[in-house]
Amino acid sequence: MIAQIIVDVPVNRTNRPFDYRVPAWLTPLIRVGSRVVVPFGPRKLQGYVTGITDEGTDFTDHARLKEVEQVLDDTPPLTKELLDMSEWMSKQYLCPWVTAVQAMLPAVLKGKSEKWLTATDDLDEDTCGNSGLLWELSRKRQLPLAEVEKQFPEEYLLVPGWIHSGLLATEYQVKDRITRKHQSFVRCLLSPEQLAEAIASLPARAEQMRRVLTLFSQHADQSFSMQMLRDEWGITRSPLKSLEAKGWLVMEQVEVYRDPYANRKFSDKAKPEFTPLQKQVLAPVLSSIQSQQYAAYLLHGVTGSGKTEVYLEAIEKTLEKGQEAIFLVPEISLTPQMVERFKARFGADVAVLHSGLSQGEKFDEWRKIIRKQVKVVVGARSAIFAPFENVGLIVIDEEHESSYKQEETPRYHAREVALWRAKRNHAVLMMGSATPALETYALATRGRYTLLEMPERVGNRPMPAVHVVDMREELQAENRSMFSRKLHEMIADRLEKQEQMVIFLNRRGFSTFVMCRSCGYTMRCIHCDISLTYHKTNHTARCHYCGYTIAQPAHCPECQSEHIRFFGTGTQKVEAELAKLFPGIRVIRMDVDTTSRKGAHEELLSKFRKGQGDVLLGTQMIAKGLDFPRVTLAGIIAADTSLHIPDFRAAEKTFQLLTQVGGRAGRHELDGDVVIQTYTPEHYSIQHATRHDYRSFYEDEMLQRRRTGYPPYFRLVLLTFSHEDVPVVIRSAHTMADYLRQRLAETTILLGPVASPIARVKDRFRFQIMLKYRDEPQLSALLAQATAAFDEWNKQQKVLMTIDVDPYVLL
DNA sequence: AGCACGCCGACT
DNA sequence: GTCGGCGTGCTC
Repeated sequence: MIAQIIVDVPVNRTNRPFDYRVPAWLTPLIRVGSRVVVPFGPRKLQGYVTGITDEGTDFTDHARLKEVEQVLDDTPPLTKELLDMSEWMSKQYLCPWVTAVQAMLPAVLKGKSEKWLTATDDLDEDTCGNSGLLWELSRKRQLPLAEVEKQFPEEYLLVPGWIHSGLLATEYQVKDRITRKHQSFVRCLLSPEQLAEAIASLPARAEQMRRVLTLFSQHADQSFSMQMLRDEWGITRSPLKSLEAKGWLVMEQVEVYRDPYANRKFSDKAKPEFTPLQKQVLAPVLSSIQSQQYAAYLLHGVTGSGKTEVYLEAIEKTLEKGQEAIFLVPEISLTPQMVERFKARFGADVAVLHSGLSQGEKFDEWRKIIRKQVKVVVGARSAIFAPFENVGLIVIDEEHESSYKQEETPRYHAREVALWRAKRNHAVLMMGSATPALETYALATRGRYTLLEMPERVGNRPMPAVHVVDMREELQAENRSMFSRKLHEMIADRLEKQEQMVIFLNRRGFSTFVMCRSCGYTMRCIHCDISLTYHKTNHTARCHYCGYTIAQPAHCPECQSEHIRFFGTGTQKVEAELAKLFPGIRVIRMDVDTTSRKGAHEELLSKFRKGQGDVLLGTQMIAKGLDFPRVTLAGIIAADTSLHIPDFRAAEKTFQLLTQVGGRAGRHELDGDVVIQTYTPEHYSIQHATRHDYRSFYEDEMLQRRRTGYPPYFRLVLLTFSHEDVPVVIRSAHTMADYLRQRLAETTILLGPVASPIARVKDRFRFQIMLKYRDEPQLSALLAQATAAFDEWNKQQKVLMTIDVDPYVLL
């Protein structure tokens, strides 16, 4: 038996399966999708089985085949579907196959290959001499080489000699980081009759033992965790030990899942009546689910139209068919509120995956999925890789969110992966948003997705009234405050009525750079072409890209002025201003500073929910998903800061943000107002957001995209080159540009090479090429070919090239 | 990516 | 004469 295996060397040169012989003792265990350890050159590496054959492939130099050394799991972590999907991803996104595989699996499964130093049989007390290292090794028999270098730096140089003389040897070991959590449980070994007898036989003073046995007699055949016995019944270890000694019960270690939601009760909420609109959009979706045929829907529903209920119902019907469902949400809106809704509805059938979990917790949630102990997965981007085998429904909530795009290799978009998965499984894909991505809506209007519209809020709640304030007029009226008169007046009004508010600060442009007010000098990173960010906690200025950190200077390095200061996070400034204008106002500020601690996010929101704050003040993180009945005002301090960033999606992002923030207000009994402050009130994204008019925004923005040649009219590929020397990058980028120009279709536009907007990161200069194309069916193949050619002519130069298909960030 | 193999300068 | 610099090529 011969296995094809991809190894954990994520470079193009090794990006293909290698043949290995499977020793007889492993044949019962090894499967396509298995995680294995194999020798590779002089090393040992982790790999994944992509195929199993009797005779091998065209390589088949049987004499030179090495053997698979280990199969790491009893059941393969990769299903056939995931394996195929990873292969497709590696072609689609031009990434090494093994990188795509690793993106699908919990991080603890990624094995680390380490070189170890081991003692041979020749090493004994006599041969150790006065070497501390040899003594250590004669005791422990083996140590990681890196450890040896650290602990015995002066003896490290002698190691090759000892290897030569046969006292030591080196060996590779592949270790994953799987850990399992265990809990002590107590189980009774007696039958009910024996139990009664035992209780009667206990001495009168054996109070605790009697309580334990009584408990077991009341709950026959049940076992109790020690923790529970202690916490709820006040039973300590010693009576249990005595009972165990009598042979009446046993204490055992049972593996348990790490459950971040343990000890939480989820209330069952009654299913609400569906509105006519909800019924109308559900009908086709449920019928697709019934027929188990591929179908893709775009649910375009205004904020507060009750999309989540639609999703929940569709999921429930999928489960009733005996199929599984994946529910994707943007990282930021995977709030406790959302989780609670799912847990209340589907109980123990749900696994939750998000970045707040520890690696161990993620692994446990993943195991619930692969062991078929859950039917629904709720999670951020990577939850699309849930190892289900009978997926009937995939839902993507807030489908326009940019967090569905991964910004590292593999640079995939969860929406695209979901589409592949839905087709493969004959499943239903449902994307939902109040502000769909232009690409998605365009495909829906062309019939590629079925468009479902919910233009009204639940219970016929009116959309909030939107007031646009021209901040230039405020300035003319001598109002230099960051609050317009309108917003000021409305805040005062809400305070009086004891209603709540959400105040949103668009952080782009309000960054926290450090600038001298006297000479205008700004602090910049010495390795990267960007401004340093001020960090209040330890009074430092820090680079977001490379981590370069310096103490915040007291004087300007340029002009010695003392007036060098950071231009605040914004939120802090707004908070101070609010306190000044409205004495006694209770502000709950949510930004990077106040939410960095684990659980802080949740705490602040629940504080606000309980009414312990008048204002929820924050950045992007408060823009979506939140639903507080008493919020009747949403204020946006500076709507246009995101309008002027150099990004073809700037207008779209602004429209989405304004719509989402506005959607926080007046969702329940009380009517809501939205105040948008801006210096460009005439801009179409602000105008259409004001009228809650997605369709008009879509049409205007489509005209722009057509004019400028951006998606959805053109698709993009971004190639970025980086190197320490400018001439070297430039030459490299030009060679690639020439290579591509000769082979691309005439209608394809190649822009550049030009310096990247952030021209230097970590001391490497960056140049980029942008491809804009409409029809280029062989593009992936061409880019793969180009990458191979690039590797060939770039051998000694060490220029790095990254390819981003359908990029979101053009920096 | 690592790692070994191999071919030229500054040391015992 | 040898130690070690890092260019080159390979990994089933």
